[in-house]
Amino acid sequence: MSKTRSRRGGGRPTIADVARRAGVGAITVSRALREPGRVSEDLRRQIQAAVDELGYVPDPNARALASARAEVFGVLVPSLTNNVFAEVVRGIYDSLSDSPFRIQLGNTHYSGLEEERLLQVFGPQRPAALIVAGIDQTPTARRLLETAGCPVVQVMETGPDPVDMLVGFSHLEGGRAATEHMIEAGYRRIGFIGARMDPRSQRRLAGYRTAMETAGLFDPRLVTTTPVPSSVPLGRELFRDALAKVPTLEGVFCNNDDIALGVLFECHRAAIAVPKTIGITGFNDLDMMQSAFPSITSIRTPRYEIGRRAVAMALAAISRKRPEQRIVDLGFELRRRESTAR
Amino acid sequence: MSKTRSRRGGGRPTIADVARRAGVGAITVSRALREPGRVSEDLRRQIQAAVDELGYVPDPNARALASARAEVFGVLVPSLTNNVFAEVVRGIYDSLSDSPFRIQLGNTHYSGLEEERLLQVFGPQRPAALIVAGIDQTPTARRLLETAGCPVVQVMETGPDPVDMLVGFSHLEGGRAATEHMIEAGYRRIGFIGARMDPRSQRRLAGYRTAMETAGLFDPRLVTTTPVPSSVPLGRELFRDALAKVPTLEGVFCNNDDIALGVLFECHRAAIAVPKTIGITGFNDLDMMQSAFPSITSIRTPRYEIGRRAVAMALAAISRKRPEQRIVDLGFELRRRESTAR
DNA sequence: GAAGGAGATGGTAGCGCTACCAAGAAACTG
DNA sequence: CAGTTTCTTGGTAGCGCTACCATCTCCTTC
Repeated sequence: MSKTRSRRGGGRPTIADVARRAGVGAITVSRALREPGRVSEDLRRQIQAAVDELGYVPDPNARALASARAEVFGVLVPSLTNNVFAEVVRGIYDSLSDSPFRIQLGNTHYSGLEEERLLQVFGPQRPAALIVAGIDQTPTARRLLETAGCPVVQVMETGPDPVDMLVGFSHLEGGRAATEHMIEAGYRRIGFIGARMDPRSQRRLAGYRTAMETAGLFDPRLVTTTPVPSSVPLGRELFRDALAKVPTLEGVFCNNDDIALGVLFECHRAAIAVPKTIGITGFNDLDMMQSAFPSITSIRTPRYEIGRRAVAMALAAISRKRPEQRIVDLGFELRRRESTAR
Repeated sequence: MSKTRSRRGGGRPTIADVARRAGVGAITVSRALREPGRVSEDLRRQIQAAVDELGYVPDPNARALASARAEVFGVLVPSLTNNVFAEVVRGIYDSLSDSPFRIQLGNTHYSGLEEERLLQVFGPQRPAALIVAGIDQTPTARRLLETAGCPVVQVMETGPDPVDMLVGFSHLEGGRAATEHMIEAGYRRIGFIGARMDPRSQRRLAGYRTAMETAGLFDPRLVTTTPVPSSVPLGRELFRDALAKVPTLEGVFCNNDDIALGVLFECHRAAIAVPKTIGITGFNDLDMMQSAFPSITSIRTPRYEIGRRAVAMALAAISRKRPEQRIVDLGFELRRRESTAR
């Protein structure tokens, strides 16, 4: 019908339709929608009425092209099924649900190369911000982050030298605190059981080692690790291995709660008394740890809060009010429970 | 330097730069990249060389605007932390990782209204396909799906009347199979324990009820449910409630594995023998069920496979080869374990 | 060998929006 | 009250790409 309208587009109203209807210029409609403060009360109302009548919704693709900036947060995590990252992601989602920002989530599978690839995919889209897990990017990935031209928040860890901003906690200190707690509780031959052994697990191991060495208790045979992805069944297996290696084992600090739960089940099956014969400490404090029988000591980590804080920092940076603190340490908390109450 | 180049854009090479360098028209570059078969071998090589030299990457936003179609899959799930959906999402990601498609994941929080809102956000972006969990959309959400102008795959369930395509399994049959198994194992006063009670849980309950009624065993007091989100601690609580209501309880079919695990832990704590005094059956068969002590009977659901299949169907529809089957039932599998071996 | 068809390439004209600049009106300055 | 600043509004010119149509070759076909 009308001259140019809706040839290729799906016939949805455009900003020009709204402008015509409201009797203003297209640019004024654009402004009324994005910076209402810069348009007079009168026109704003008129424009809003036209928008409502037509059911106008701005085209995000056209917006992104014209402004060279998409209203998208790129989020990169190593795993989607690992509850730990799921919680971080949930924090991110909850913080962004009232904003215009959409979320594009990438799964790196704990691979630096895959992380690079995803950054190469995300970059050309010109996201408003990037949130990535960890601080151990490959040099290439780090360069991609530095040149992304948007705020970048690394999450889950602390460290001295973030690409841009950083929020998390110290896995090394967490590992140390867990181990020291077990030593204080009277355990001596304390093993470390770890699966996957990504950089964060490595740091927990380093914390364990520091604590054990300080107490003069370290023995490499106490350490049992595997690159295999973590799971409850694997926890059982690794504990059997650990026990076979060191039959006098008195306790284990586990890489994470899945492994700890596997250890607990294996103890039940082998009729090993917990905490008397074997003490168990987990990491992350999933909610099942307090329900287990016996309940399992763990390090509570602020996963959801990390997600929220990361978004808050990114949002601040986007609005050019960079947060005073570029590095935020949210800490962790030792939850003492029955599994280490000797 | 050059006339028009990189005023607003970040100075990245554009398709025109590539065309100039390769000595061809811009449109030919576009074609060489998207439909290599339609460009002669010679030019294709020339163009590829120019692309490599310049490090050209197409701008996805410009592409989306010009073609009125974004290379994005919209995915809507009710929860990000629930392992069940995490597995579906993982299947989707793994199937899409080698494709040009990006993924935009929305979290509906089990809310129909939130689902509508997200569809309203996703729609204007003109995604290549939409994957949504469940078949219980509000009328508005359903209309949004029907008018999205792209393939739509509903997942997790079966049913007669999908918006477009559907892949999943029958929760009702799953609930029935679980209950029948317990009846066959010799349990009589079998309770149902359910949290959240979303539509899928309701159908599992319906399956339980059918089986119990058929066997002449149904009693409304055996059913314990709550709208509260599911968790292991909640499983313990609900089991205590159920037992208080019906002290002669012989077994429970749980809504899901978290609840089942909570029940198991409560049995341990209360020194109730499993499976002798109480039998337990879960739903979904998370990997910890086989490791638990005693191991827990559960209904294995094809979550990862559902994600993969959904993508396969969507991809087929995108390339205009709609799959022969619009509705795919992937079934489930009863895993008999110690917790019901009376 | 003329007519018709298939394949390869390019030009033009947008997709729907916003950056940039300009211009007029209103408010302020000394 | 001329000169300057601030506020409001609009026009123009793209952002980087692809749909559509036109053109030109090179085969077929009878």
